[in-house]
Order: sequence, then C-alpha cells, then structure tokens
Amino acid sequence: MYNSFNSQFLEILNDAANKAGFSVSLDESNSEFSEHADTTSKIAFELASIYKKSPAQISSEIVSNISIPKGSLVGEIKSAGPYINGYVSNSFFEKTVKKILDEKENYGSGTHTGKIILEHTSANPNGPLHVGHIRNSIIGDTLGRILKKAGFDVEIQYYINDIGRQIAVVTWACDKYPPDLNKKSDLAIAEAYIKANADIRKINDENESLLNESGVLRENYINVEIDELMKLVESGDKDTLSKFTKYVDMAISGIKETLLLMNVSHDKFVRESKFLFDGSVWAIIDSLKKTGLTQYDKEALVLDLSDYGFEKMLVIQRSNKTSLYTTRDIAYHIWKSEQSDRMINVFGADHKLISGQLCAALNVLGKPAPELVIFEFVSLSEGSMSTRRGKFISADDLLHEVISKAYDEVNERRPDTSEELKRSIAKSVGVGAVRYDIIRVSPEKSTVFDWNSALDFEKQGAPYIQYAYARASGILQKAIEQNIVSENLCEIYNFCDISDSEISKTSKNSETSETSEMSIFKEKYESDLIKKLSQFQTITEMCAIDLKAHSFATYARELADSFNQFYRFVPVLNEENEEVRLARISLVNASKIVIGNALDVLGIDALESM
RNA sequence: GGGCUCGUGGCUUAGCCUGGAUAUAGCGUCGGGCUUCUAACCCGAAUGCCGGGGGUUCGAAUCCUCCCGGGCCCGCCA
Repeated sequence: MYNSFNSQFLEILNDAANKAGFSVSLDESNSEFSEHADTTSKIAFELASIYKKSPAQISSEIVSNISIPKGSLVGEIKSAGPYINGYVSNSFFEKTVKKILDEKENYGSGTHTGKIILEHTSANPNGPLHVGHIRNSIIGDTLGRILKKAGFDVEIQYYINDIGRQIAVVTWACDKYPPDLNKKSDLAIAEAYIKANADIRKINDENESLLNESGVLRENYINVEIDELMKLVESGDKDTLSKFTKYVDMAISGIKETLLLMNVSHDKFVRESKFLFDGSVWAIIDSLKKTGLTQYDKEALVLDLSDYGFEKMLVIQRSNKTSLYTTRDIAYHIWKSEQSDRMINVFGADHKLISGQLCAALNVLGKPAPELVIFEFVSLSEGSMSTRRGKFISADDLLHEVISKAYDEVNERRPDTSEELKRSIAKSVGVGAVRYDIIRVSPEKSTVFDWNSALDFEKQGAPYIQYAYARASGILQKAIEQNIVSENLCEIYNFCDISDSEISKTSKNSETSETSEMSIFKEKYESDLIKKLSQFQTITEMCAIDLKAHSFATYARELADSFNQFYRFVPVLNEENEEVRLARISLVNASKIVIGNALDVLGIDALESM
C-alpha cells in the first residue's frame, strides 16, 4: 500500500512541478523514506542548479501548485525548506488494513518475475557445519525467502564437493580411522578427517627436519596415497567412487539435519562429480584452449586472466591430468545459467579471489557470470576456524546451547504448560535467536564468535518479534473466546470499500478535495503501526533488489516495535465503543498477518503463545 | 609486499553504492511503569571531533587521496 501512496505522491508532485514551470519527470528515485514525513522528495535540490533558484524557493513554488485528487492515498503535501514532504490521507489507514485482511499470507508479495538459482552453504562434506558456515546458510536462506516474496521464481542449490582432494583425504581418513557410527554422522567424519590431517602434518614436519640434514625432500606417503585415490575416482573406479560417495553422504546427511533444525532448505543438492562424468569439464577445457588464453606451465594447463586484472595464471587442469574445483565450478555455472535468468551465490570472503576468477573465466567463454553476495569471516578469539585442525564450534553445539537456554526461560515463565509445548517453544525461540542474531548484521562485517554474546540474545531480537506475534494472537484468541468475533475472524469491521480503480478514476478528473474522510483509527500508535504495516512490500522489494537481507531484519524489528507500543497504549478488547473495538481487532489481526509474514521471510517460527 | 574489506557512544550496530533536515537502533548504565488484552513489554535520561590528516562541494559519516588499526585472500586445496 505504501507503494501506491508513494507513486500517487510522485504523480501529484510531478503535475505540480510542471504547472510551476519546472520541466521534470519524476520517478521512484525522487522520493525516499523520511523520519519527518511519510515520504519526502529532494527534487528541489536538483532543480536549483538548473533554474538558478534556491531549493527552498523551488520547493514552495511546487507546493503552491499542488492539487490532491479526491480519494487519494496522499492527504497532504508540504514544503519544509528545500524538502517536499508527503503525508498519507485518512483513507490510507483503513484501505491498508483492509488490503492486509484480504490478502493475508500473500500480503506484501511483489510482482517481480524470472528464474533465479541461488547457491548457498555448499560447505565441504568433511565435517559438520560450524558457526562460520551457518552465516552463509542463514544469509542465503533469508535472501531466498526475500526473493521469493518479491515474486521471483527461486531455486536453491547446495553444490557438493564430492570428488575433490579434500574428499580424497576424508576417504583415506575413514579407511584408516573408521567413523564412529554412534555419533552424528558429520561429526564422525570430521573426527577421522582431523586425525588424518594430523598424520599428514606430522609427516610433513618430519620431512622438513630431514630436509635440513640431507637437503632432499621425501614424499609424504599419505599424499601419494591420496593422489592415487583421486586418480582412481576420476578414472571412474567403482570401488573408490562408492567409498567417496558413502562418506560424502554421511557428512551431507548430518549437515542436512543441522540445516533442517535451522529452517534452512535447499531444492537441489548438485554433485560436482556430475560435471566430471558427463564430460562437461573436458568440453570446457577444450573451449578454454580455443580462446588462445591457455598455456602449459610445466605439465599443468593454465588460463591467462591478466586482461581481467588477475596477475597469476589460473590452473584449470593438474599436471597429472585430473580436474580441479575451478574447472568443475565453471561447468556448474554454465549448467546453471542454461536453466535460469539469474544466478546468485553466497560465498565467504575467502572465495573472493576464486569467484572473481570464475566470473572472468565465464566471461572469456561468453557465458553469464553469477551475482555474488560475499560475507566476511566469523572467527574465534584464538583465530580462524578450521575443520581440518578441529578448531571450530559446530552449529549443532551452538543451537543446542541456545535452545537449552531458551528452554530454561520458557520453563520459568510458563511452568504450567506441557513439556512438549515448552520444548517446541524453546526450539523456535532458540533457532530464531540464532538466525536473527546473524542476519541482523550486514555481511561485510567480520565478527568474532563469543559464547557469552551468542547466548545472551538481544532483547529486541527474534524473541521480541515472536512475542509481538504471540501478543496479537492472544488478543484474537480472547476476542473469539468472548464471542466478540467469530472463529474465522471474517468481516469483523466493515471498512469503506473503494477499489484502486475507482481511486485512479477520481484522481484524473476531480478538483482538489478536502480529503476530510475521517479514519476509525485516530490514535497515533494506530496510525504509526499501520504505516509500518504498509511498508512491507516496499521494504521486501528494496531488500530483494539490493540483495540485502539484513535490512529486512531491521524492518521486522521496527514492525514489532510499533505493535508493542500500540499494545501498551491502545486498549483493544477493553475499548468501550463497539465500532472502534472491532476496528482495533481488525488491526490486531492485520498486524498478526504482517508480523507473521515478516517472520516467515526471516525463517523464524511464529508462535501463538510463548 | 600486493589486492579486497571493515573501523560510527563503554560494547554491538544502521545509514555509505545514489552527498542534503537534530547520525539509526539495541545491549549495558541511571530513573520510572504490572488490581487494565502475556512485563520475553513500555516510557524517560546520560553517553558520538562517524579511526586520523588532506581534498572535492553551497553542503561530507557518505565521494577522492594519503596514513593508522583489525579481518580475508595471494595453492596443480576448496
């Protein structure tokens, strides 16, 4: 509804500016949110230099030519120095609430079109997800939900490295140290992987000390065996391949369990090996050779990307003729581009260089490159996390600790509720707290994980928003119990019914109106809340276009804030006037719908009570 | 060493792309509010040379430049 209001504002302003003698054509970029008004335009600044007048003078000249059509969502337009401020009309409020009640869970959906393949998480199957990985998962998942809400057709993929060197290490490791089947499968894989890496390091260290004496570097026999495994798997050796697959599947099933716990889902899990065995990797190597930009460095095939600002050659095939992640990734992206209009990848900052090279290589081949959402690292106070070295905090540990803390909280507040409900609320609150805490910070900020702050979920975080939803539910529940409204909450207040087409009809040919229709919503807390509700779609689309999930988190918090203030100051069930009471119940219902939609976009459970 | 990125009250953080009205919010601190729809709530107060210098501009947290500090990357790993 805010979108409609704003475009009407711009239309009126455009007419007024032309009438005042300024030749302009205003679009969305000429208005913005403002703390001083419901919308504002800075167009006077732009016109000032052209017409050699002060911005304030231009602003007042435009405003004196304003004529607001009857029935408009715009109630008033004023100049404030150089700014031109727009305010909603009284009818805006009832129309907004009505629209929400009509559209329910579809309220706020955008009209964007196009197929997007969004890739996120894609962590190596060598262990459980850690607190760094889930920043990727949560940013990716939330972004996916935002894009879907904005109207895009989104397919979410997890790209599984199932044949790379690290998986050869996993396979070697699990052969030597069989994974403990009593443990969660991804953790069991990690334990073997960590031991194997320790073995490799130990031999390397020993070799280095021998090198000091003899000057000849001995080959690390484990690396030799791992190289052998890679050659076997690439040649399609059945036994080796089935071992790789077995361990990868173990890790992935554990990872999926963690993702499920966090409300993160993928539509497809795509295996790297697909692009090796269907021959596309070799086809790409051939195509790259034809560009004339490749050469051999020793036995390895390398690609010259100096035209794109990359100084070093990009290796696309090892000297032993096995393939590399980079090359398989090029194949993957070409495959994705063939079945989508846009590709978006969520990557950690460590992938910045390689993904830049990937885009350059795709460009060399004349293929579309993905859009990148890069997030900075989550580290530990003692340094970077590393699965290989076993230095990480698993997502499972974090989630279980937070859920357990949430349980204590619920137990204290609602000692009488059933054990089952308490556990369910704790899970929703705990997961929500983790998701919100991660998504609220913009991705380019690097962070240091700290148990104290992780467990001390902020007051105005997910539980705050969930609480606002639960409060709305509580009022509606009571309203039904008291027989004020029917079970299905239908037709509880009869809002004036003016369709949008009637609005635009009147806007063309009517004179300036007094726009004096009164609104049933007279309290400031009501109108502030409704204005926030009306912004849902505008905010969602802004976040979708900018690929900024964290801005949505801010909006959701502000929305809850507005509702909590309304709740505190405006009586609903206790309101004496029956008509006003029904209107407020409608507003509570509308708030519940919009907060619920916001929580859904954030992947956080909406709770009827907590 | 080179490239990328971040630096905003005690702590965490929005705004920066696209310069403009008193710089956003939370935590913490201090003070107030439950016989009224769940206090996981609400209200109020204090706290900022927006890392530092220089520049562009009528106007800079925002653009340019240099410097300082943190993070990431610079593998025939992914």
